[in-house]
Amino acid sequence: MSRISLEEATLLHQHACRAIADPKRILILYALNEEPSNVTHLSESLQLPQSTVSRHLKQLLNHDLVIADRQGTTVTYSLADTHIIDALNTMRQVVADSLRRQ
Amino acid sequence: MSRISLEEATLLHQHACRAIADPKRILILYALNEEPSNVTHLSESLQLPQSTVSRHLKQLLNHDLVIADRQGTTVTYSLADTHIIDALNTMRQVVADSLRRQ
DNA sequence: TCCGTATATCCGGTTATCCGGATATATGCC
DNA sequence: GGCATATATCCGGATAACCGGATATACGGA
Repeated sequence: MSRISLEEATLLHQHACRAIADPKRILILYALNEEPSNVTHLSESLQLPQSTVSRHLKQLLNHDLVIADRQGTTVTYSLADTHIIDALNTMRQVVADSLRRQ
Repeated sequence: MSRISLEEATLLHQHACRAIADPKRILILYALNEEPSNVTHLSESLQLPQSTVSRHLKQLLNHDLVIADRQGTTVTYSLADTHIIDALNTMRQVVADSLRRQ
């Protein structure tokens, strides 16, 4: 789990890194970690336009970071793998340490 | 370490997520995890143009993910915090699991 | 001071990303 | 079918990111 090829780096970027490279998507991932939710609810609780939330969820879905479960008219989204939060938390720690060091 | 505000999400994005949102920078981070190195050496071993490597290192430096140590004409870059590799490895695992699941 | 090596920056051009209001589609109920 | 709710997509436009050859700068040694 140490060396990495350009191919695998590209894969990693395509599937995960690119997906978390937006503050609003980070916000959505943490919200879904609290509890599964749907577009309307997320839109209200995060104070973001509905189309924006839907678009971001689509990206997260395409990258397999979330899963969608349709029940009637509402679609409940939830994390596909909570380990993504572990990765984000590790980065939070890195950032926090870095800021404290200054 | 669970809830997060838009402000902190933005901070996290600015400092870490944006920095790793490029395959070549991921490659560079893993290379530096193997051993500290300089622009020329990285440029050769990763088969990337010198200006490209220098530009990416500058971004990583600005985001405090690497540190620079100038000795004469050469500048040795190394990871500021190896935990960033932990975060990347966690994401590799998430991606690998996701691909395997399909 | 002149030269060589190492690094950083400039340049323009291309491509990708994000936005959010407006509109279209999907589903359930009466 | 007609309505209401929930979600997805369309749209034009603004911004940001990346590229790599060419050039400039920094430094040490002769």
